Amino acid sequence: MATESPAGESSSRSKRTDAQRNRQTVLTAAAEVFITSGVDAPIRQIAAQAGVGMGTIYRHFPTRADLVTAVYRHQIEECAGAGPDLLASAGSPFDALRQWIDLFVDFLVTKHGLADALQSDSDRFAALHAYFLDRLLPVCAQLLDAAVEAGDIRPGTQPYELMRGIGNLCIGRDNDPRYDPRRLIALLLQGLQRPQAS
Amino acid sequence: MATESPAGESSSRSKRTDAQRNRQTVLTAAAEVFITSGVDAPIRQIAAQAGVGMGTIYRHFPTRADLVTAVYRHQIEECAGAGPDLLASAGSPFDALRQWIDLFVDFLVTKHGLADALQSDSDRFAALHAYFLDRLLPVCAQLLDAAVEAGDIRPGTQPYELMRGIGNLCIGRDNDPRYDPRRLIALLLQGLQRPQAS
DNA sequence: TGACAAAGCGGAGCGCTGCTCCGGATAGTA
DNA sequence: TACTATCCGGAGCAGCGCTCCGCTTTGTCA
Repeated sequence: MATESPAGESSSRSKRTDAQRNRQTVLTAAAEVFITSGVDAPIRQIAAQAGVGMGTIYRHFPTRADLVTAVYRHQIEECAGAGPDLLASAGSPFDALRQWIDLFVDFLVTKHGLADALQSDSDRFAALHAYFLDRLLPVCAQLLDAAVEAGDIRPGTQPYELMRGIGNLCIGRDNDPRYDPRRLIALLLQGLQRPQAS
Repeated sequence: MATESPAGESSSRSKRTDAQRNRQTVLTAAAEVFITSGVDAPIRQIAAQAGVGMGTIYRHFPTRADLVTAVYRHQIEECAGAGPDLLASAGSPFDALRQWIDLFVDFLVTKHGLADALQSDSDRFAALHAYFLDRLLPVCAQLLDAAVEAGDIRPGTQPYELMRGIGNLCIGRDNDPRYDPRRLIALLLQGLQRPQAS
């Protein structure tokens, strides 16, 4: 099911040069279309934007999740990499966790429809879901463990549940002044903290 | 845009008897199909189950939201009605809020795909969203106000944000042992409570 | 009872999707 | 230059939402 590399980036090596070029063209076009039409944009539209046929897109990215993953790969990796850094630089493990979640939320909120896709009822995005989990779950777990270790938060919270909850809270139309997922997530973190006057 | 009654139930009066019968047939069929295939089930499938044409469904329920609303109307009303009752019977306003949210979550979780639909990116379900807000937002606001009044929770939380957050947390595949929205909602409520040793 | 609007019904049909598949073009090599 | 493995394009199929109009049924009135 999976190529040798999670997002199939290495598949761009040892291919014909026109194929490599097309792959990049599709990635660029997809990134542009995702901004305006969301990650659910019709494949035909992405193909038109790239000036290639649909077959070309499906050949390079068999599932939609593969395409989305490839487009956002760098940012997901950045987010994963930021975890340990924050743990070292922040004032406390809890602060690191909070800041890392901020990064994660910023990433999700600025990608139109990405959070929706992650929890989509259909399994069209199963591979995307899997990639997020592979890369980010260990980071979240590490931050969570450190915060528990430091006594900042109560133990028992599962990283998967927390991440999925945060992702879920980011679902929905953007720019609704009545709804800011950050406020609810702050509340959630508050609930995670130990009662301060134990 | 709207009929005289929010979900158009009164439209079953003063119509031809065969039309009334068909309306009921469609409602019953839709309820059955929703259980197995979710609220996103193809209209053709509901029509087949009811043994009517698609035109009949669209005539009685112009949008999908109208159909979903009509199917779940009684349960939504029950949930709305439970608010004041709980406020009178529960030990504290905060307990009432908690129990009411439990009811709301139970309702959402047992309807396959309903929570997804409520926050759907497309506006196919706009009327459903509106109906939920019309009926449940005032109830939630009342419970929230009472809890603030009693000093159980900190002020400042907007009912809309809370309800939508809870709805969002209920999104996703059911029966995943790794994810129980109730645990996160409990955490959220914990964060809502005043620091007990003020 | 019989006739006749009015109301209701069914599903063919259109437009839009995702995805496949194969004839034709192209790149790299001998 | 000739040749083949590789890649490309988009026609085509299936599934969906939704509309539209010829046909059927109902209720009424003479």
